[in-house]
Amino acid sequence: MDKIGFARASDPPGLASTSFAILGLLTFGEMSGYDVGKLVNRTVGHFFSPAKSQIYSELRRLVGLGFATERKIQQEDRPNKRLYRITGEGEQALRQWLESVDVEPPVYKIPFLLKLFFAAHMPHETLIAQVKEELRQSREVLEGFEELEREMQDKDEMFFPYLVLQAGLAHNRSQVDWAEKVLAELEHRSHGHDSSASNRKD
Amino acid sequence: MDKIGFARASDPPGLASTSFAILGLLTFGEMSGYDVGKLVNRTVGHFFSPAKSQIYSELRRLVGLGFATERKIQQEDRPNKRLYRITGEGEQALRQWLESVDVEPPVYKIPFLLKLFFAAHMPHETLIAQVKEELRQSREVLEGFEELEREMQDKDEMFFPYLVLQAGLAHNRSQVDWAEKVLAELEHRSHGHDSSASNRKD
DNA sequence: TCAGCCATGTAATGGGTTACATGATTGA
DNA sequence: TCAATCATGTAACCCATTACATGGCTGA
Repeated sequence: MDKIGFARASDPPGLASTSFAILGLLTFGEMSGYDVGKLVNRTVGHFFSPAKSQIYSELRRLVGLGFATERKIQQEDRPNKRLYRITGEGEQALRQWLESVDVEPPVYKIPFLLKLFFAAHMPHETLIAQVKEELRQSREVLEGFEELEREMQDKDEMFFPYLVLQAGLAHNRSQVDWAEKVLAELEHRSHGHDSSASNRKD
Repeated sequence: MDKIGFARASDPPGLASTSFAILGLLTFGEMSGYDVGKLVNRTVGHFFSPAKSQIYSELRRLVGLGFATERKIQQEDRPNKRLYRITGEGEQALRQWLESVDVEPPVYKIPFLLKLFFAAHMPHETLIAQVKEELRQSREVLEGFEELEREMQDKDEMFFPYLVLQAGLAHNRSQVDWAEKVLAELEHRSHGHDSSASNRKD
């Protein structure tokens, strides 16, 4: 099945979407690698989270390609820093990427589901505890999103980020609902008649 | 914010969940790397998909740790192969991982949402086309899941995989609904009064 | 007064991907 | 008859993560 590649018939350097994430954030203004990291956390972090050090190397790469410029700032109390600014070429590259029809397929890596998949090999009680913990975490994330939603409401310049947030909200709500059902089902199974259960359509 | 690490105060080799995914699949019986790849596609592939070559290196690693054994099979018409079988130690390691409370946090990497986040930099029409395409794909995946659901229904040994599948179904349904709303909103905006829109609570 | 966070990054290492090989079989 | 798929894997490379550094500030 050999996953299709996405750096193919286009630019030879073939930037991946991580680079564009950072390039996109640079449209917010000139900033340091550290600033980019902070911005990532508050914006695209929930569906795209490069490690700090990768941010720095991506920034250098963007400079190398002419998509950003760098200028060094000496500081005394803080470590020196480099400020990056997107160039016209960079903006053009961003737009080109946005408009291109090929989108890299999403990647989901969810260790919890992996555990559940193999849960036949673990004690029932342990599983229940883990589902509860998962549920707790999902609810927590959901609350954070709802808070964000209130903040973004009616802010016109946030229109697209708001739509993205809606996707996150929908996802988390669906996972909370799901986890509740799973938990109920598992707890039901703990009591009494556990040998006659089956995946029947309710 | 420096992501917390998950190979910390435990076994020095510190296997990541990818290794356990493969170890878990080996509980289904002795098989080749190629077989593991096939199984991945049909089982955990939607929330965990290592590349082929990684499967091979993980298998070798598992052998090195004593969690699996390898035996070579000569073949004439096909390339030779190596068959891997989980060991008692491997089963124990798997169980230990399953029971441990720490779960690695999930990773979501969704380039489409990234594009949407920055969609202010692209033409409205292009965006609409891309949302449509995304919607189409989500529906396709959803149908595949629904098919799988029918196949797994009432199969008792599929109880946990069935629960996992439910998570996938819930997720995809939520994303289809979301995409439909987004599309409606965007199309509404194309016609007429586009300058007065805002993220108001409906 | 001391742990922890702010602020800024670099170095080392590993996880994971795409590209490369090979020969038989099957469907259009 | 020719491309696609099955069947099996290796080699090369890059993306990404965790660990390491450093010094001032801030809250308990």
